[in-house]
Amino acid sequence: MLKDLRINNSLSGKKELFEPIHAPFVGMYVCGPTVYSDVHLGNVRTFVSFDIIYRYLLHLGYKVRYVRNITDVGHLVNDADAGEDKIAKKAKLENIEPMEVVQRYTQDFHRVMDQFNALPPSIEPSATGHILEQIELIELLIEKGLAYEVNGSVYFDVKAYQKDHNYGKLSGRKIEDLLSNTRALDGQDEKRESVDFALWKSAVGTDHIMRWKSPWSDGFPGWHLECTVMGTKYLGKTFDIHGGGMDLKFPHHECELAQSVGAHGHDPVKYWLHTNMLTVNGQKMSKSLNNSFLPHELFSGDHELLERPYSPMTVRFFMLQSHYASTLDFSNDALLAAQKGYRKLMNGLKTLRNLHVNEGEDATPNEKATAQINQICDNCYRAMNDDFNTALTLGHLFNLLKKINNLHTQNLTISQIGQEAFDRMKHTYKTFVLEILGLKEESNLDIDGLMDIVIKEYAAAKEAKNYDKVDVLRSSLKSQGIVLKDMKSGIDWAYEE
RNA sequence: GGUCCUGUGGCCGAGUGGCUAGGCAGUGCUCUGCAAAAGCAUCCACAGCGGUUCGAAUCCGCUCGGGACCUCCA
Repeated sequence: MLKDLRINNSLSGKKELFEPIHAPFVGMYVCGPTVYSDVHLGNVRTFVSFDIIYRYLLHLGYKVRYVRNITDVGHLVNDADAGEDKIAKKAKLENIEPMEVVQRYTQDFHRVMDQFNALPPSIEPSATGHILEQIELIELLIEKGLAYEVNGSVYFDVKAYQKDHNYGKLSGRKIEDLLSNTRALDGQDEKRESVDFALWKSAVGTDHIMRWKSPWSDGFPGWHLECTVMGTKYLGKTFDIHGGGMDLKFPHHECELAQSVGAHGHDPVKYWLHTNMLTVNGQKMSKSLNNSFLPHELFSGDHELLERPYSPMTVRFFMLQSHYASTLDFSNDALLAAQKGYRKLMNGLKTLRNLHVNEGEDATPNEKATAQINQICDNCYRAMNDDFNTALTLGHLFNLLKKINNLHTQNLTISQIGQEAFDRMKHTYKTFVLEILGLKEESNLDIDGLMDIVIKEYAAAKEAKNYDKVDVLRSSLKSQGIVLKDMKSGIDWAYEE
């Protein structure tokens, strides 16, 4: 019963029972970042959301293959034929190689994900590593009459696809609206219809550095192609979960879907998941709106909208307090509240470590008390099983924490709830906080500051010739791997060598 | 303009036909040398107007407000 996971499938718009295609294996593909600049907090929210989903699936015992790509080519600045590749543009701007751009921001992305305690994916493929596969897919699509070549570029023929399939079924769009809703963009002459999208872009006659040989021209692949190709390569022609931010639903995921269906004749994905946006004053956080926060700005507090710094785990907790499919509004007050809540939860772990059965406590467990504990533990699973509702899960964990604190203050005793329920409570709390929600204890202790206090005590004891105390301090510190050094210039400390 | 989402207490945010969400803040009390932490109690709510129902924050309609996508975005 506790394993009845239900997830909201964007394709059907309904909450569906999660049944993997080949249990216990689960294939999950998440659209990763385009590495042309720093990831901002909104980007982070999506990856943290999928980190929770990944962690929970693992916790349920599934063998998950989590693929998250790195987009390092093909993502155009806009949809026009003359649209520049984002990576190439940045490289030109900074006068470095495109691959230097890619390397720099990929490394930065990994560092940030690590700071937020997100588990690395099982496979992290890059678009440039799969040019051959992308060319093969384009050839297949041309063969099937779903793509056409113009001047060395190849476009997906949405109208031709529409004859047998339904373009727009994921994003809820009608093809007629898309066809009539044409926007005048420069240099779209090559495409037969504005809804058609690039599979291959010719770089002939341009100074594009990122180019590969193909049957059509020296050029580079279109953005939507990489996900189709890499998803298929590592997870198969049908896999369980495909996720990404809400803003990728159209056109990116719609195009991906069309490419897969066009090439293989059937849907590639059983459950589509979309995470919602992080907002600032009610508006979507995005690079183009200039309202985004970079992780390091948050950690340092160095941003005009920030009153003070916030730690990675505070921010993670803040994100967990909302559901992944809801927008989440960023504010100082909310972050401050999150910091306190987060620390309270962490203090619970500490309290829990020190809870033990008292000697001579052997009263019979109170049925009601035991049932309450079990109820709360069940609730944690129930909440996560309901489309990964982390906000509700946190609520239940705080209820559990209240019980833990009651034990701590002896308003409640372990014997009253019974050893079994106590063990379950302990295990549930730790597992949910650390493993499933992926929170960790952050030590912001300043060891130099602490040692100053100790050294003052030490100096005072020496002054008073209280050598017993001096010896105790020395040996206690030594057991922590720290040695004190009495020098003419004063007392110093060092790690034991 | 089209499509869709959304409006919950001082703040943030779950819930979704009947049962205390939770966190932060506030108030009172217990504990305490003073604090802090913790506990106990308490205050503050479902945008507005209609409708369905024994019962609606939850379903339906309208009005008003906010947002997303339709162009690059997680």
